[in-house]
Amino acid sequence: MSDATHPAPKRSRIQQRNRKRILEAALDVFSQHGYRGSTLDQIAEAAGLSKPNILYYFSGKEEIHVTLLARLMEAWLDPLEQMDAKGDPLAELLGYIRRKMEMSRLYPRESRLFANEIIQGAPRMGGNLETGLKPLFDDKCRLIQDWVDAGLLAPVDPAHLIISIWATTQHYADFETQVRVLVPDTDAAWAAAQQHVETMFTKLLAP
Amino acid sequence: MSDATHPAPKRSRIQQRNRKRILEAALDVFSQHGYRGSTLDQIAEAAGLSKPNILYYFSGKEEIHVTLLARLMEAWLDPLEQMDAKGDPLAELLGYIRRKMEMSRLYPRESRLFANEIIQGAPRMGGNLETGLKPLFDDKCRLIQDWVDAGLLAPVDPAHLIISIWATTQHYADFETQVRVLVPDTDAAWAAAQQHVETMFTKLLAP
DNA sequence: TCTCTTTTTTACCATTTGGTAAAGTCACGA
DNA sequence: TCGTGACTTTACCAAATGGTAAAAAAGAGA
Repeated sequence: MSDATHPAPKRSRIQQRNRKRILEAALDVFSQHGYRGSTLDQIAEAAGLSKPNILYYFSGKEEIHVTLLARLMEAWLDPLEQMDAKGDPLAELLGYIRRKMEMSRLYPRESRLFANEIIQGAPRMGGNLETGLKPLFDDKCRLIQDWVDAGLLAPVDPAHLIISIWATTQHYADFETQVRVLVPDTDAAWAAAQQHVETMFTKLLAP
Repeated sequence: MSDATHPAPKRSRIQQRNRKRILEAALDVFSQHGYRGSTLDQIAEAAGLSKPNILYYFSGKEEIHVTLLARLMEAWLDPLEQMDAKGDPLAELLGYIRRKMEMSRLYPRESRLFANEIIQGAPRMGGNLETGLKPLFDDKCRLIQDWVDAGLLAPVDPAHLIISIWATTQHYADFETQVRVLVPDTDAAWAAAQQHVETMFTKLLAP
């Protein structure tokens, strides 16, 4: 009887509320300190609950982290999924890039949570990389390759294109501390970043 | 007679050897697990020394980490420093990109050490970001801006150009776990990555 | 109101971990 | 050979931390 969220959620209103508060607090703490650097006490305080109370809702620290990762994975893949084979190739890719930049700005904690996990070898991601990410990645690589073959995009390696989109967009969330030291943290700077990234990929991809 | 603690570091051969072993082991451990996720016991075992023996050479866990960061910082900045105002702009920038890609392949641990530290807010970098990185960054931004103004490069935001170079090149080291799942880990794939990145910036920068 | 279930708190515990004290052991010059 | 200082080991410790047991409190239905 795995207590995963799949079989029968059926949770009371109190459970829903408190699980949500815990996950929200855990996202804050984990994304800032990494898994090992975070303590249940920190999460408990951020959630406004006692430590044993947290363990009433989750079986342990690891389950909280795994739950977070699994939940966020789909939100993370969503922008890529939206890339549509029927649209204009360049517009679809630029749309994807814009959505990724938007996510870096609006959800930097989620980005850092993943970054922390991946950098350390993804020890708690289970098969999520292979079963969740890889199929979608391969699918979109084929799509991009088709566009290239049809002459709708400049010749480009689809896999490394996607990787470089991730790299440039997520960098603004993951390395925010560094970026903040180097460029002023203003709306204008954000606009410049967005403009730069879009220009870069436009020049790369225009057929 | 003369006090050895005051001016000269003057380290014995044993001290040199063991400090080196400790730092090498610590780089291994810290880059894989992050600061908080690493233990002195792990470092001790990796170094082949006992824990108290390690504390004979370093005053504590934090000092090891800080020493590593400070030492690696200069090696990390070196490729950027090499970018020469007297060279051909595009060639200089592509040379820099090539050196950064090389570093990601040859020194992924160093890259991940920094990544771990930055993502978590650089709590142990002291003023190294402001005093070490920022001045060089600003200097090279001015250089690139001069090149752009002279019409030797396509119009580009120098700061975000450098940031995107870091993002794309370091990504291969920092997110190696993810990249490995998505593309085969072969020499050919590495060559494709290098080719992709160089093409991307060539198209962006060619005047 | 009474009763049964769900939720929360109080009081703990075992392990891990960074760090120390002090007693060795070793290398080497006089 | 002995003595001295540099290096290592053994035996610890206090705090932090993930987790548990069980009592207390709070709901919810009859």
